Amino acid sequence: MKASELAKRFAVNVNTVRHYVRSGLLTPGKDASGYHSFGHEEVRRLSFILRARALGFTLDDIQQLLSDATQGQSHCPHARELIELRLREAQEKLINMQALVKRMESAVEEWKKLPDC
Amino acid sequence: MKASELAKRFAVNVNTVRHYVRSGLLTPGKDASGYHSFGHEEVRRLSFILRARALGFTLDDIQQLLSDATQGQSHCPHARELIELRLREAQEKLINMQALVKRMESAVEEWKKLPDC
DNA sequence: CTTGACCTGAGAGTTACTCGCAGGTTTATC
DNA sequence: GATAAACCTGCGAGTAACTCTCAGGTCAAG
Repeated sequence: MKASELAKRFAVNVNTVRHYVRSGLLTPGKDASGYHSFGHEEVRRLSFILRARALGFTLDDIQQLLSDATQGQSHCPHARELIELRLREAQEKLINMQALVKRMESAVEEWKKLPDC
Repeated sequence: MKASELAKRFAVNVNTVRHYVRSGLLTPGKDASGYHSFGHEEVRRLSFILRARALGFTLDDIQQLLSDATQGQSHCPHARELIELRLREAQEKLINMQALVKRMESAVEEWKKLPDC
């Protein structure tokens, strides 16, 4: 399976796949002509990466979780720590975003009241 | 007024001030020994920059607003367009963040139910 | 006159892609 | 078999808004 096929299968940009290869998150083999060859294992890895990303893990986090897993250790305790950390960060960000949107909405409302500034 | 004094006055990192100088948002003069010299005008500009930033404008936006203003045009119509655009973007981001935080909270809850993975 | 605390511009690092490039490969058409 | 279109590759650079580090210059205190 080539990079573009894998990308299509998961509906991601082919450059994203290549990015993961470059970063070492995916490690496909090569065929005779130098093209990447993604097998069953790589498909599972990409699936994991995308699910982890959707949970708010960074690519660095995901790299760690993957290497924990390939070293035979359970990645659950580590994953718990990480997601609790990322959750706190995301909650904080969310609060800031909410405040920002409120400020922006007020500003837009204020401007609407003025006839022409 | 030197860069560090300006930074302290507005409680921002001195590197942020330098970043704004480098990007052309602030244009301080220089004293005899080559140090930046921020006057009243620059203080007002930084004040504007920080308020605009707190409203969700990008530095590029702010650069445009500032150059509109120095060209004598009212920046209000432009500012209205921009903030309505940024508001829509921020609302979308907020919705995504809310969904992400929910997913993360569910994941943490799920993990808590498991005794040891 | 030396030490330490500043200042400067320039360059690199951060995140997670995304795009563009030059050069090699495969496939379809004539 | 030649050629063109459509792929593929690694690599470098660009994105936003800082933040940090560096070498080299400046200044006040002891």
